[in-house]
Amino acid sequence: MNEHVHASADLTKNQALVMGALTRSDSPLSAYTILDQLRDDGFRAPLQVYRALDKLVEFGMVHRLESLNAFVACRHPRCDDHETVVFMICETCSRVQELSDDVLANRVAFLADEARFALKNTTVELRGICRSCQAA
Amino acid sequence: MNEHVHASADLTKNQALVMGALTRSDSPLSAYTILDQLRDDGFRAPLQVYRALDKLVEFGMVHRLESLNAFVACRHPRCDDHETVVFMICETCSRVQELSDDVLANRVAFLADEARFALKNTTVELRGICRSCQAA
DNA sequence: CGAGATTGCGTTACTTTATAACGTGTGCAA
DNA sequence: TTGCACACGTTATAAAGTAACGCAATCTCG
Repeated sequence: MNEHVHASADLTKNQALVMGALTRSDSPLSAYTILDQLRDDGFRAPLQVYRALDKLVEFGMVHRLESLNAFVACRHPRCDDHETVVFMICETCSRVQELSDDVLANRVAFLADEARFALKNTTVELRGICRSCQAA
Repeated sequence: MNEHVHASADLTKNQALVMGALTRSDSPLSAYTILDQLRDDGFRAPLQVYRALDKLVEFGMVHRLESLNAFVACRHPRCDDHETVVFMICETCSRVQELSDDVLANRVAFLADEARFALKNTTVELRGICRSCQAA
C-alpha cells in the first residue's frame, strides 16, 4: 500500500462533499456539523457523513481529533507520512495546527519498541492557547 | 495548588466508589460501565459517575483515554507529575500500560514553545498490540 | 453564634456522538 | 449473466455526555 495521494477525482460524491466542508472550515468540525452543512446537498443521516469520514481518514486526507470528537482536513505540508502527527488545539479560537516531528515520532517508536508493543497508530494532541490568542 | 496526593480518606463516598471500580479493573472503563457496576451501591444516573470522575481526574488519580472515551486509574509509579503521560492501548486485550518519558515530554514542551503555544494539557495515546497478545 | 458561600448529592430531561440492520443500485470480472 | 464488491439511503437505536433544578452538609468569617 501507500497510495496516500488521492485527487478529488478519486472520491465519490459524498466523500467529496464532506472533504469540501472540512477544507472550507478553518477549524475542526463534528460529524453532525458537517451533516447540517450538507443538508442542501441531499444529506439526511449521520451515516452518510460517518461513512465518508471513515474513507477519508483511511485515505489520510482527514484526521480525527480524539479529544474533540471532531475532524479536520489534513493540512500537513507533505501528505504522505501520517504515522505521527502532532495537533495543537487552541482552546480559545478552537483552531488547530498540525505538524509532524521526527524527533517525537522516533521517540514514540522507541518507547513502543522497548515495550515490545506493536504500534499501529499514534495520537498526540496538545491543548492550550495559540500564539495569536495569547496576544489578544 | 499541587496537592496531588490524595488518600482515600480525602474522597467523598461517590468518588471512593468510582475510584474503587477503576482500581479493581485491569482495563479502562466507560462511565456507563462504572454506573452499571455501582447500581447496587445506589448509583442511578450518569451524572453521579461523571461528577466523581471529574474530581478524580482533577486530583490526578484517574486519567481519561480520549481515543476510547474511557477512564483508568493512574498506575504511574510516582503519581505526582502528570504533565505528560504515554498510554499504550492494546487493541486485543484492551489493557493499558501507562508510562512517562522525559525525552518525549521535553520534546512536546519544545514544540509547543517553538510555536509559542501555551501548553495546558498533553494527550499521547498509542494503539497497537501489547507484548503478551503478540506472543499468543 | 449565624448568614452566606461552597460543595456534594440526587433526579429528570435532554443533547451530542456513533452504530446496527436492512435493502437498493451500479460496475466489473469470471 | 451471475455474482461479488462497494457505495448509498433509511429507520431505528445505542453510547456518551450535559443542563437545570433543588436539597443537605460543611466551611468561614464577621
